[in-house]
Amino acid sequence: MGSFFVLLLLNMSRYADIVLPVPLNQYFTYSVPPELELIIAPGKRVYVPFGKGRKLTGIVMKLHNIPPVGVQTKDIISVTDMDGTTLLPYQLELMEWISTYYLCAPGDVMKALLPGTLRPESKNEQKAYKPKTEPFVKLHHSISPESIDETISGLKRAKKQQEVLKKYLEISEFNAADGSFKAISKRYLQGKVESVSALQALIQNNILEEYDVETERLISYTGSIVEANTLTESQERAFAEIKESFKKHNISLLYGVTSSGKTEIYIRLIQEQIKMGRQVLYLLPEIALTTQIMHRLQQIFGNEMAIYHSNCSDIIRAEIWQKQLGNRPFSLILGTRSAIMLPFRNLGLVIVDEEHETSYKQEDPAPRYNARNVSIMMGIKCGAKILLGSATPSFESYANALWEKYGLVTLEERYTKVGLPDITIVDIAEMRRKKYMKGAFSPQLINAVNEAIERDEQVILFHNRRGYSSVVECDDCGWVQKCTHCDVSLTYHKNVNMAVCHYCGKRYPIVKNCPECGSNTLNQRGYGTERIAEHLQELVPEARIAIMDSDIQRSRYQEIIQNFQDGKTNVLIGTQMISKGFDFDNVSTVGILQADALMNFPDFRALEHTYQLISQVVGRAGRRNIRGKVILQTRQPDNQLIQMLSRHNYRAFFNEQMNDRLAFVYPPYSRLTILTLKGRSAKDVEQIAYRLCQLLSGLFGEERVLGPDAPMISRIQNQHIRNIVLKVDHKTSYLKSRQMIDCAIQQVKELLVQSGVTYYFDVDPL
DNA sequence: AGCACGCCGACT
DNA sequence: GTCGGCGTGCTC
Repeated sequence: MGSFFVLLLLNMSRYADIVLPVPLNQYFTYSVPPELELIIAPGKRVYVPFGKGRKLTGIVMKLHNIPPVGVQTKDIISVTDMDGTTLLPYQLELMEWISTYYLCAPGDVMKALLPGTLRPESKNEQKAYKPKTEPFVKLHHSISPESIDETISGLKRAKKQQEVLKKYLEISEFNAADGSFKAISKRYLQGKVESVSALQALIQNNILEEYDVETERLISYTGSIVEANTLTESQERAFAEIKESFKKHNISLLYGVTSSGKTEIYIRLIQEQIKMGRQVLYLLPEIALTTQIMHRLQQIFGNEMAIYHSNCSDIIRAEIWQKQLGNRPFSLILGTRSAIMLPFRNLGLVIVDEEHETSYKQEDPAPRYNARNVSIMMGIKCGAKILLGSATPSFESYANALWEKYGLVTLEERYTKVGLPDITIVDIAEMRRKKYMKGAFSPQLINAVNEAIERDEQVILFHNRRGYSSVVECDDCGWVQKCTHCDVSLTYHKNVNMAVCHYCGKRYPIVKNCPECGSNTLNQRGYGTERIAEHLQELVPEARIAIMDSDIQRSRYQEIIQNFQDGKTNVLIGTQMISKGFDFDNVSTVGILQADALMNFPDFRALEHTYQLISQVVGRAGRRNIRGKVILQTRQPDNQLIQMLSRHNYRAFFNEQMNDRLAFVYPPYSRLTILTLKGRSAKDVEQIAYRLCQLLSGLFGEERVLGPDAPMISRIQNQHIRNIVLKVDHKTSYLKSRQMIDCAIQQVKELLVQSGVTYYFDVDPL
């Protein structure tokens, strides 16, 4: 007995390492009071005192018996999760991995991980997540089942009430012998009876009583369920190849041209997983514009599926979270990047569709993670397979596939067998010289638009600049209006009659005269979507034009898409946005007004992104049974990218570009990490940045450290900013590089503290 | 990130 | 006299 007690005491953990929602790079060690020792466990939420008078909810990472050195521990106040944990063991590991790999505070990862309602940060005792309830009705507890006939006859003088009561007994399948009945919601009963007031009276008279039942807030799907399509021969082959490649690899890349029907293959893979009793996570970029895929999956998986995205309310998020932890979790979660944070007890497969998409990377608040990469880590931890899908894979993924780190499955045939669109390259410079250009339009493009409209087909025009025009430039002295904060030339927006900085959003009034030389010959240069729409209306009067870009309110997207779908409009002019996921059967013609604007972007990935973007846009042309026609306008018709694009030769383009990546040690031959320093004093920031560069050069090699550079906006709210870019050899492990970075930081720690300079990292920036 | 403590300007 | 500005320092 006594020895049992000693054993128990020895097994007890007196300390707990807790993650708290603060951006500090550490866990906090608290002591576990004896009364909590039996209920506390890793993954549970706990309520703790923090600092002076603050109380926070955190997550238990680890229990142990080692007192921390140099600090007095405080007691944990309470354990929030009485039974079960909020985070599964693999999620704790994943949280730790994210904070190590992405060089950010575990608390920041925790904030991204938990839906708001599961992590009350405020001082007042947490108002725990409360399930939604709905009123139900049953026979009042004072009435015994056998006396039911008396009760009915007692209502002789209240015919309406008697009727309602009889109706209730009927639909609840009330059994007078054993008192059993089916649960009936008040709302349902109200719909079945003639008199709602009589029902109310029955409740008043203690014949029926109301009681609350927990209901699901999640909107359940009530539409029809359909069978999955049978796969075409080439889809069937790809499907078999994916399964084959999963025997050798945990991760596979499905490289399938646009319209090859990747979704149908995913559907089959998901069905297989569900049959085996396993769960699937299907990630998509920005769900708002990919409702088509959503509806398709809903038709097949119905209520086995949940949709989880950044616009979901906290309540819905918490509800899905709880359901995932319960005993009937969803088989399929369709979600955007934040869905990787959800708990899965039995994950079998992760699908990352359009894996090259940049929206998988979270940029602004920490944690700056890439959901594609995190999902790989997560899949491995859960023993699940990972399938990346794209028509234009990211160089990182394609390289990994060629280097046999991933399996590779190729699907070259279009679902409809129509063949890829026919691309006509138009040299704008030449057309301009010959005076054939009408504004931003070549005669070839105008013809193509006219022909399409005559045949009652639709047109998509892609142009990557919103607004009306690049703002005024002085003809006499060359002065250009620029943003006073960002040194970026402004864009004129005709609809608001303002000059707008597309970098920071600041608006400026329009100037009449050049402030440099006083000349009034100010010229509007360049074209934005507004001006292109205006001009096209003049050139093709019968066109019914709609614009789709980020100036359009989010709430109007659906309407614009619907009008185009219905043929109320027949020309859609848009930016990046229109390249994403939606399919219109009647679009035969696509125009790209200026490929050069994208290609000249000052970024080493500019050409990769241009290729991806243009081939996505090209893929919008000719989907069902019309072979698409694409007019590609450029100043550099001989550029390799343009040539390979027109031949649909991604592989050749990739090979060509990889030479440059190798020569300049850019990804996939290295991993980039940007270190940003911020501080009040420009001199201190500069000095520390310079010192850090020296230290990092010593550790990583001089050729692998760039900077320090001042970014476009080098000062925000009186904070001076400097960036250092690290090109870490792709063969160096992330743990090793983290060690070296920590080592460099350690050596300037004192300087940082003294001068109040802060820093953060962006690992694998896009 | 919060929140407290702390030291200087215009207000009942 | 004080209410309140936000600089800076700390959080197991």
